[in-house]
Amino acid sequence: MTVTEEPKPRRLTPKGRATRDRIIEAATELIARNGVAGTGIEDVRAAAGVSGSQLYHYFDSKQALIRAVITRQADSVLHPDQPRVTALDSFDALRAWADAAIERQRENGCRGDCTLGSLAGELSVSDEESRTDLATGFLRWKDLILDGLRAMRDRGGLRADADLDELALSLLTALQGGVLLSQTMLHVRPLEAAMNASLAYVHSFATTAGR
Amino acid sequence: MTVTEEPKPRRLTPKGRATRDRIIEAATELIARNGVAGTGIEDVRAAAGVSGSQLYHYFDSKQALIRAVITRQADSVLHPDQPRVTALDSFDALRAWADAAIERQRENGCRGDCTLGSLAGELSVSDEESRTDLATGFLRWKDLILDGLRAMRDRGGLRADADLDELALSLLTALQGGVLLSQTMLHVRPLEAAMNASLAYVHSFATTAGR
DNA sequence: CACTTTCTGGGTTGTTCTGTCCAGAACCGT
DNA sequence: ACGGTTCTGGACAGAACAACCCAGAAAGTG
Repeated sequence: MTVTEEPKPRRLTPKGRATRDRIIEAATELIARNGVAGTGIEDVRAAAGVSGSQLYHYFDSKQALIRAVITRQADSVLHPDQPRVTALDSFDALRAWADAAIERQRENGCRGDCTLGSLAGELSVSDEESRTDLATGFLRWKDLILDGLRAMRDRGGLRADADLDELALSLLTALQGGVLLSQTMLHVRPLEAAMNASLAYVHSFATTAGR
Repeated sequence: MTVTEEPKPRRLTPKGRATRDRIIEAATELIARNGVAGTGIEDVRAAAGVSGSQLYHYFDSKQALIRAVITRQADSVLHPDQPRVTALDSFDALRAWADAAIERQRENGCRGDCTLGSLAGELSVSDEESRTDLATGFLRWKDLILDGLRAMRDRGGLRADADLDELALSLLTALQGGVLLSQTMLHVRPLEAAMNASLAYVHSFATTAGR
């Protein structure tokens, strides 16, 4: 099952890379608002300001484009300009992370947040390859949270017998599920409730010294 | 925004109702496995064993069919043969409810559970009317949980100052988000972690007498 | 400055899928 | 039994959409 990664344009010129990025960006935007099924190649073409065969010059198929969007979203949590996720290693940091997510959701009226969770509902059943990509993204995300929790434990803030993997998963699930329900109910309360619950869960493993 | 409910066949004969139900059932099955976008009218037609114009005799459009599926799923939690949800009024009952969900997920290999959550990811962004139906379903579901929690509080098992609405929402979100991530990662741990977290959250509002 | 590779535009094809039409069979009330 | 309604079958139109092709411009490479 080891597939060659990107068999399309073997080498990209700077200009080419820029165009490719523009396409992915436009696709991400559209998918966030209309979903995968509701976003046609033609729509992406128009939004990206490219024409016709461009899309198939850079991507083998619509599916390949979607997968690129997924990968981009999964990676966006890691290295780039998201400083808040780099230090989820204290109760305050976790709380701030949750609040930021809630605030972001509130800002755009509980709509159009293109998290992996929104894509998962649409793709994980129908497209096996996309499902794998999404699972990888979730796993990476979870590991990031896990790193923070490990730091907390090593520092003595969390009990040694705490199942950190479970805690990290509960935080991730709360975020994804909360965003999903918030988008559907057009209210931030589901997200708030879910984050509060999992934060409390983490908190219940705090050492007396840790807080 | 008050839309007439079902403008299609004004009166249904017993036979007609049976056919209609069969179509909805087949559609539910297919959607659970292939998603909404991955399920065509033709597929439903074949699976239900009906032919051609039947579908449009009972439903105005594909969207109408989808909405019927949503409504059916939303109602299935309420009156029918699901006795376990009728009594979510103790810690043990909540635990059993969570375990049942986890077990069900494990049984079918984390696939094909047609919960509202799976539909939400696909529909809440693209189709406003379906989003409303889903939101109504979630709300009803939440109220059901809420009833149980109220009973617990009135019986003295939960503290009077507990925000029962928040607790109910956290349970619901944990279930939906957990199923979603479990389906994507093909593992029940996300669901387990999420349910454990929200159950612990509820538990943290228990009175000393209550347990 | 040749020469190759990459990039871009637009038109086109072929398929897939929703939704419609029409005619006949079964069913229901009276 | 009769007239009207509901149900069923299959064929068909029409749109939406992914994907392909060709030719030319631009840019990188020696």
